[in-house]
Amino acid sequence: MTTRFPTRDELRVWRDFIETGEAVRTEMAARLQRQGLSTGDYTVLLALSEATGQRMRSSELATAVGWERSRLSHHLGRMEKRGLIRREECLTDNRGAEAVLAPAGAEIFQAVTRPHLRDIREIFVDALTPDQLAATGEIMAALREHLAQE
Amino acid sequence: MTTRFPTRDELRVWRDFIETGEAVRTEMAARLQRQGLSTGDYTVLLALSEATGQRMRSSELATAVGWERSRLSHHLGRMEKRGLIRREECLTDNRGAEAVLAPAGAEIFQAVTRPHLRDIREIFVDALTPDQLAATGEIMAALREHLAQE
DNA sequence: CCAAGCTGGTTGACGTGTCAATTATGCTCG
DNA sequence: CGAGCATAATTGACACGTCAACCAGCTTGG
Repeated sequence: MTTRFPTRDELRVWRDFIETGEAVRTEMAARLQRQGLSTGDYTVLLALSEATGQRMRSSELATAVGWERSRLSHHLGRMEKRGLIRREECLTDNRGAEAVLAPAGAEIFQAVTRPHLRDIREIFVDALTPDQLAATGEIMAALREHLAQE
Repeated sequence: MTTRFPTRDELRVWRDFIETGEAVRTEMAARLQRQGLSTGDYTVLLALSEATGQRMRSSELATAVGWERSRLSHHLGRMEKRGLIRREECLTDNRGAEAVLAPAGAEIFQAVTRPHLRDIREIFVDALTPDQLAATGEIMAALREHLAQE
């Protein structure tokens, strides 16, 4: 049986998908950057803000945000240098490390979160009809599910 | 008038959109990488392959693939070092540079393109119903159009 | 014609992401 | 117990992207 290759139209949609995603992320990153945060910073601060005690084990945090351990480790290193978080040793497991939200981190997260939500609405929600928004949810779910199967 | 913030559902779709896009791109990048190319490499090789004479002015190439000049410059530098392309001076404009597809680049592009198309089908096209695929096209168009307006 | 500004392209610094190797601790089974 | 393996996290090397600065060479208006 011969392999079926994507048609011209299918390819066009694929490229649209990739390029639009990139464009949207880039725009959001630029807006966040104006306030001094990268999207990665925001992701980490959000997770820590919601955590009980504003602290999390490194590996929990990694799975919570869906990052590889080493990626998180590098990122926490940079955030620590800027005073957004600190690291503490874990009492129950001597190998472990905890990331703790630092005051500076909490403050900038507070300052950024409302504009960020507004940006999400402007860039994303306002661009789509309610039907399209719902369809997007289903499409993303389908893609993820398909990806998860092997 | 008070600013309307995204609802919980809207936020969920936003996060799905961002995370799924990232997951899909990452998976595709990993597959291409197994054959020795990054997605950027593939983009550049595709553009050069389709260009008349397998060559393009740097700035044309940049707009063709939608990259900033400096990004392209860095990337061409890396690709040149690997022998995938070469650079030549432009005859009509002494400031200009042309990127030319090198034999090694053409060869690996040939080798990679069929598996790559198959991957697009497997990862993306096969995951969606025809309706969903069409909807995706419309949604991406809406997002891009909205983004373009300031 | 030539100074001022525009354009094409490169470079350096730095933040980011991945991979593979490393270190140190925990755990388990003979 | 202790050897061997699994796990937590970090590190180093390198590819990638962005930004700002830079160097030419073009272009144009006085």
